[in-house]
Amino acid sequence: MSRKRQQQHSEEIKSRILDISQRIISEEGLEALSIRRITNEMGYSSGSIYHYFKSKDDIILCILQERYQKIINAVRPIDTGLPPDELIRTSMKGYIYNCLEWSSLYKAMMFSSSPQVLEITAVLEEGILEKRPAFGGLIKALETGISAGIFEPCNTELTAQALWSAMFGLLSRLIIEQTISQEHRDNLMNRQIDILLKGLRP
Amino acid sequence: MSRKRQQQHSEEIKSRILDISQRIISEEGLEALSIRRITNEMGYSSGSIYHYFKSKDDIILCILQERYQKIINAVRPIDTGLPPDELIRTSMKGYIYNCLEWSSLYKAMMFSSSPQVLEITAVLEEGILEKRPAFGGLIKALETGISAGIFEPCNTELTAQALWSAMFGLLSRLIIEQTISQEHRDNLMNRQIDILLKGLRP
Amino acid sequence: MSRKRQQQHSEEIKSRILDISQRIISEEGLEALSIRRITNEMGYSSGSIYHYFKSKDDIILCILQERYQKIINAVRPIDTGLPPDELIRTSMKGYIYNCLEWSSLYKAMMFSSSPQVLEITAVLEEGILEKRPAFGGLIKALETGISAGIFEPCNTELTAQALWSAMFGLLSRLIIEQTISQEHRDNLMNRQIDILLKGLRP
Amino acid sequence: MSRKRQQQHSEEIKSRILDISQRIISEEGLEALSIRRITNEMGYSSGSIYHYFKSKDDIILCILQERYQKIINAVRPIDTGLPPDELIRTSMKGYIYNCLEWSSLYKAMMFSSSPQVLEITAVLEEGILEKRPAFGGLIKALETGISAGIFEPCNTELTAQALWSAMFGLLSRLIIEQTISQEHRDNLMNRQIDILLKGLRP
DNA sequence: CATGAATGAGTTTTCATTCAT
DNA sequence: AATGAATGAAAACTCATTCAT
Repeated sequence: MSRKRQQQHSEEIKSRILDISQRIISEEGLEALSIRRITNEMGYSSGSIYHYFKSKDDIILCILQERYQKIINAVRPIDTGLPPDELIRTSMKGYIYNCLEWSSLYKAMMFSSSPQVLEITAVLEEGILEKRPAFGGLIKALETGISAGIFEPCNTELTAQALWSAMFGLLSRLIIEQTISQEHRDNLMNRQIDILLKGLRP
Repeated sequence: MSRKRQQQHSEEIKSRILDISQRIISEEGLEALSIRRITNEMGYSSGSIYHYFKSKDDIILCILQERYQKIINAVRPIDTGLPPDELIRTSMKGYIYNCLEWSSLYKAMMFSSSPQVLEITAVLEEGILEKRPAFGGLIKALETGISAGIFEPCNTELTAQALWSAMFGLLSRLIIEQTISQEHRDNLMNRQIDILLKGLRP
Repeated sequence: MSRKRQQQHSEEIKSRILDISQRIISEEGLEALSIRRITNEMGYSSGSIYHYFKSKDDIILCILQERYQKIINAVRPIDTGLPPDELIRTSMKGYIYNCLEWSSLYKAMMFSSSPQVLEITAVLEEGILEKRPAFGGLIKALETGISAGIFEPCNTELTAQALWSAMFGLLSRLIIEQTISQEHRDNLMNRQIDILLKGLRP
Repeated sequence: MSRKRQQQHSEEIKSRILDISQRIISEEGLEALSIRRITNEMGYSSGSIYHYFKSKDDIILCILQERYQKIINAVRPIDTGLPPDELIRTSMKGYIYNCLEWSSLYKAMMFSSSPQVLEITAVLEEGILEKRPAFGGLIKALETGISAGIFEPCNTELTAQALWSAMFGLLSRLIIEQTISQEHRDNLMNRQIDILLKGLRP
């Protein structure tokens, strides 16, 4: 009983640390994150954090892994019976909208060149499809489209990377520039996706 | 007279400070920039920098403003006689290659959400064509292509933003992921541009 | 009954703490010893150690007292039938070899000026022969040698201290300098003992 | 003028830092030395020290080099026309007396296994005579003695190391045990040197 | 008896900035 | 105009010890 409770308590505090850290990153960026900030906001002494995480990097990694997964996963349920081009359009828009809601965290994550982070985020390597299940959907949609004669046959991995990068570029600018109106956002997304999808046709 | 000379001297030193700072950023990233580093490399003492710039941020801002223009301008001479699609392909590849050589500086600049930096770097706003002469080339190429029947008629500003964002996405990932081979780089660029250009056709 | 058992149990744990601590000191030096290390290796929590020892210093003291005896005792069996000069040579070399194997612990012990440690390690005081049974062997060998006419008559305690200090000096340097080759070690030992023994002759 | 003065001022402060550090080491040992302690005692802020030394290790190294040289050099002027055995006796006693006056610093220095310190203090390596000019005197005395027929021919380097180590052992114990009376000290020194010198005879 | 959370003072180092000279 | 000494706050991390449970 008491053990369970303690462990539960411990998990709660870990969670609180991650929450606070994530909030700081989201609001002020990765550079603003410091042990002192975290513990101050918790009302703890600075050393205490090392009961729960063995280093600052450990905390960051945890956030980037755990929280990033949440962001990414939130995007998934797109699929179903849509034709492949509609599926790509819908999932791209879904991805962008979703990530815009976590923009600072997404930025901290996707703009990092740290090896540990790249372990999770890199997409341009060759043979990446095995490592990024999230890419699977895109590649499958391409293959389906090719089989159905909607898309021209091509190197699907390379094509998926080119498409994803294009979308990533737009999303990044939307995050960085901040002040783009809802309407213009939609126009940009639709226009870009139009071009991309048309570019895939036979 | 002597005043003029003094001012000139002062400008020269400011310029040297910016040169050195830019080199440090380019070679080792923004985090590696410190007042001590700069003044050491100049053979000056640390305090002296404050005669020329009122803060470190001031220096960074200056670099990002002034030097960025140099990078961007370096890309321009995309010559003319080419057909519009080839012109777009060539200038996009030229832009990417050029910026990859200044990747740290480009990254510092383009990933910044500081209003002062955005003043220079923002591209998604509506009506941006007036503010960004660099965009002029892209829009002109689009218009030429449309007139020539190579491209489908469209909102050229919106289209230019969509195209540029796509390219920016690929460039960003290449900068962030760092380890992509020359060959794969080229494949990715070509594939993306293929898709984009094909997507513009009537 | 149960009390006895508890006490016994307590003694066992104390012993385990000392074992582990000694191993850490031996392998990585006194500075590497920390409460966390000890308790981690025991599978206990950090606080629990304070049931058995009242402070870290207490643990160190205990080790230095108890374990040092083991090291010293391990050297004793220098057998007897040998002529006194050979006996001195053999036991000195034995002592050095033995202590080199426990160098960190030996160093921690013998280089300490703490009164509690000196209680055990001091050798230069006058009248030390009564307190240090280990010295008895050396003094006895001297006396035997003097009776046999091999050594010149002398103040045996003073002589034993002079001899032991010489050996201690060589041993200390071997421990401190660490990188001396096996061969050179032996040469140094033999040369020093040669000089010392020759210096005792009539 | 002002420049000279400033430089002088700087040297004075460096000197003050070294003085204070050396005092702390002497009084409480090397482990007690911390940047905070030094700067607190100077009435400075902790960062200030980095104007004068680039790291804590730098400070320690400076003390150990500069101050150690002072200790060692203070011992030199022994020589002159004495016969080699008397010369050895006198210089050994001189060395011991001198070092006893700087006992804590000597201890910190000679008991350290840090590579940087050993660079200065190691004596047992083969071929050490070239690196330690201080050893030159001892070896020269041995050679003179051998030529004069006072000492038996031998490997002079090895012999010098054996002799020095013996003396070092006695000196170390005198430093560590602290409470040995002046009279007993002299007896120990004389007895050890008697044995050593007699041990060198043909 | 044992836990493990929490503390608080400690460690070295970095750095932008100020200011008297 | 230039120096360079000095600051003070910040950084991450360590560790012996205490104490409620």
